[in-house]
Amino acid sequence: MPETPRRAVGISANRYGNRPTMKDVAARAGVGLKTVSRVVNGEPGVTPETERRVQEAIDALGFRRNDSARVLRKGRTATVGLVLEDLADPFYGPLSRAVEEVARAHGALLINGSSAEDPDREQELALALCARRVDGLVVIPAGDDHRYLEPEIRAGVATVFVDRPAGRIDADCVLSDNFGGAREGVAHLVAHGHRRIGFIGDMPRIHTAAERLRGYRAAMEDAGIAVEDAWTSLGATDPWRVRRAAEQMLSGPSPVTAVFSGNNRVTVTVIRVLAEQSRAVALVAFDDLELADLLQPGVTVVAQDAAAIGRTAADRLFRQLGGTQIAPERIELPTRLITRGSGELPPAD
Amino acid sequence: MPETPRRAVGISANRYGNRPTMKDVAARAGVGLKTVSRVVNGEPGVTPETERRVQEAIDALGFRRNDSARVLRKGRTATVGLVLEDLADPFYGPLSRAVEEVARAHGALLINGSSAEDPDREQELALALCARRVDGLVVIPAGDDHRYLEPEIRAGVATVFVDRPAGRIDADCVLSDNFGGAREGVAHLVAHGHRRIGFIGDMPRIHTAAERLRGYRAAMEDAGIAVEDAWTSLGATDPWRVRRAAEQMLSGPSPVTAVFSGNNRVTVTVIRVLAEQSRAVALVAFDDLELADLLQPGVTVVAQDAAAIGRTAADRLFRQLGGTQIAPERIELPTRLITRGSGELPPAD
DNA sequence: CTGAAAGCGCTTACAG
DNA sequence: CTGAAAGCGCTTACAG
Repeated sequence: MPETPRRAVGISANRYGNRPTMKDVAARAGVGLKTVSRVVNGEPGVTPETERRVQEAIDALGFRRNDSARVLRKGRTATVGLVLEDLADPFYGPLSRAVEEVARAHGALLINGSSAEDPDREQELALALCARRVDGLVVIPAGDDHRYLEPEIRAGVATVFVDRPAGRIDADCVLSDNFGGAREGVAHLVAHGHRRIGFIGDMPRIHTAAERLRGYRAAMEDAGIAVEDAWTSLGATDPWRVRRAAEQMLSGPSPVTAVFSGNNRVTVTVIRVLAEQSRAVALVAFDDLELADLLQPGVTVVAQDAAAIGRTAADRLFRQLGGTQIAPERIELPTRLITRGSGELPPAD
Repeated sequence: MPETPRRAVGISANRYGNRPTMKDVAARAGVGLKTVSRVVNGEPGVTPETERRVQEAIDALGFRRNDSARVLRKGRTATVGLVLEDLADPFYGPLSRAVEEVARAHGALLINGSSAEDPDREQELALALCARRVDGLVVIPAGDDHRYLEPEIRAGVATVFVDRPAGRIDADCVLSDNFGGAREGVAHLVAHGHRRIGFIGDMPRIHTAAERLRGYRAAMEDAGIAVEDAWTSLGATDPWRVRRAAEQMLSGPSPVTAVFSGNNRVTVTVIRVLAEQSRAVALVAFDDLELADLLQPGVTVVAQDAAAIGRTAADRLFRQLGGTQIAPERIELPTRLITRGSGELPPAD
């Protein structure tokens, strides 16, 4: 009776689809394991002849070093995690790309995850990344309590929060000047003669939404205008909710003559509603949009630089990983008012 | 003389910033390693009392399982890689998010990388992902030779190509019907009376660009129109190049009366150029744009469903990982013509 | 119900 | 210049 074959000859059986290992390469080249390791990692101290034999075995077997074993010994994974809200949102694409580029410059890869604005999912994702021992974590918070990350940070996971500050822990964060940007945008409308100005924003528990609302209120107060309740609306950014909010403040006995839109998703719907109005309504929008200058009128915006935010956060992350102890810092990046027409329309009445 | 302390008491020194391991938990709980493993993984066969003691030790030490060690034994990383062109491009955000969602449903995380349309960088990235032993790889090709992935695929890395087919290897791919979509779009212009129709596309070595040009030519031939050299322009999608191409075909003795734009980046510039023209020029554009319906006229587009493409590719990837042997397949997803005005303008002359 | 031993594929620290 | 042994933090396959 023939023996049952247990494994392919010369290749140790394993779960990576029968991949050759350094051991297989060593056996084939007739050298020790460490010599293979030296060749694979380009370490000195190998004769050209030995190196040639090892390289030949590597090529013949199609060997590729298993970095996940390497990582286990070395302790650093050269991987950073990015927890954001939704990769499909045009704001996060450039941000993510910027983080990726900085990571790449440091030889690291980027694991992306979307929280879908759900605090539980944010936590689940962030901790899953920590379990994979990412070296660092860039988090765009969905929740407002990040104490769950304390043990991880203490254990050495570099962490930077972006777009919104961390909740209940002291950590680096990189933000846009949401308050200042909104204040400037609303002041711009005031300067063009508006007094009844509406504000449509995201859910109030989101830091950026709250800050922008605060900027709106500050600008109104600066102008000595008492804000009526009907002028502000915060909530989900789905088209239905935003449309309803916009239509309400544009109707009634004393409708608003201008709208400040709190973010890019809100803006898209607001523009649609304004296009349906019989009279011209001024608009200044937080976040820039592609094609914003081609609409009629062009959309005046308070622009954030998503790439700069991502770059700044990633730089900060790798500085933490660089080993120098640095105290947590709050870095605020300026916004930029871009006038294109919609924010310079005079009041219709 | 006091002894030099070598390590913190009770915690084994290691490179993960002194993280507790299962061994530490076992020691503290006074149980064996395997019992800790059972509790951590929710395996049965542990008395409630033992479980409590272990859990207490876990909490006290702030233990979190090192998945990267786990992976080394189990053989699957529950990680998939996505190599795309540029995460900042609005086409890839939704695509990436869709891949992420499918991965998440299978308990896997997603590592993203941008090739920046550079074949060398694509290869470097894809192989780096393989070295980390991703279970599967979704690749949007930048290069046209993917034989470098053959050993990886043979070793069991599930692979699906997206948006463009693999070069020189037989592998799954998920594409839009670029040929059919472009042909339909151009036929639409012909149906509205145009005969001198320009085509501005991406670099000819990119599969989608070539296919869309082929669709353009087919539609023109269907209509019995001989295409003049001056009507087609392929190349980089930077604004300067596209502007120049558009202006050239719109000038001279017999300018085009309609333009077919080959992708979203081209379209952005073409719209700007057309807006500057004194006469109306018809436009049909490949790829939808966020505010396309709000421009005047609205932009008629041949839309791809980026999310559906990503979802289809990821489904296919996990089917490969499911173990059933399936022959490589080429899946082509239909495009959708959305008429909004710009494609229905009659010829200006 | 519980745990000691071996091993995943590498690197580290040594010794020759 | 080269390699055997130990170990990274887990899981697997057993044995009690």
